[in-house]
Amino acid sequence: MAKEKQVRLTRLELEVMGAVWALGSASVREIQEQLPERKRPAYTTVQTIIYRLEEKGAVRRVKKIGNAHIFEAVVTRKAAHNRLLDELLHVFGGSPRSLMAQLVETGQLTLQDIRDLESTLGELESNKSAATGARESSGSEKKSKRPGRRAK
Amino acid sequence: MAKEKQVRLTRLELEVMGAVWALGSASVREIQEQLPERKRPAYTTVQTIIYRLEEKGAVRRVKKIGNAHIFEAVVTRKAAHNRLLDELLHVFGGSPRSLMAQLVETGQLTLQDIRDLESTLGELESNKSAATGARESSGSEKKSKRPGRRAK
DNA sequence: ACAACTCAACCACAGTTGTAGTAGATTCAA
DNA sequence: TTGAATCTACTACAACTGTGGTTGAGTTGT
Repeated sequence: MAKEKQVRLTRLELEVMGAVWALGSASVREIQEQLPERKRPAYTTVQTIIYRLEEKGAVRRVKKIGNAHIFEAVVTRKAAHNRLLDELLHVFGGSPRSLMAQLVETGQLTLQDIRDLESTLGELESNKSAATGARESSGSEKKSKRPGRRAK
Repeated sequence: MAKEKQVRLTRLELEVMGAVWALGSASVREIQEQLPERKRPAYTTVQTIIYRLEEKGAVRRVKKIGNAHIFEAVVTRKAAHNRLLDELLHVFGGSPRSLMAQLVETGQLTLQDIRDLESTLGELESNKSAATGARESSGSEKKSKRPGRRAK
């Protein structure tokens, strides 16, 4: 899986992709309105970004409603995030630990967070070894996030 | 303390700053040679970057040896890293946990890493409370940690 | 004292990013 | 059918980035 072409997204492009990911598929107008008003660019600005994203292969036109094109993401949020994370890791000397350490130092990650993460991870580990035959298909993207915690 | 002016560094600038941080203080030539040869820009390219970094206030000239200026970092590595981390966090919806989760999912952070971190953090925590007057809350102390300044 | 070097200062330039205006095609409400 | 709304497809453009050349001043070995 994943033959994704590693596009590099700029800040604004990421902002727009965020809207696209949130909406699933939408017109330029909808995307623009999805952006936080505080930093909402002009309609044509969003349009330009969408075009560039299309050229980069990050989104594509899926259909047309009225005279408006409807776009949807090609690059998944996860893939994009991963790309960013890798780049950041490179800056951090490739060590995820120093990155974590910094999060902790600045109080953005608490001991509690880490403990939660650890137990969740523990479960995953055991699930993996125990249930390597119970696959629930469909969602190619949203890995089973265990009910109770996440929402959309 | 800390009147640091939050400079935004580009990829190349970060690369150069990396060399400066590693060297402590150095001439353009030394900085250039510190860069990994695989992606080592021309001398003048590094010089240009250093000049730009100087304008941004990220480095400064501290003295002159021969006819060469010696530069040193004004912005600390930690400050720069922090800035990047904050930006990444914003993209991740402000949640350090989803960031961690992604690190784990991609196998870049192992259960072992987390355990190590946890114990290290545990020590720090107890040290801190021991020093401030011993206030250990067994469960989840979700103290509102606004970006206020902490001593260290 | 000089030639050979090394640097500092500038300058140049194309590609990227953020931001948006314009003109003409479509669609919609009366 | 028409004028108002919307959209698309272009075009524009300045600031930022990456990259490196040129020139002339300063330094050095011999």
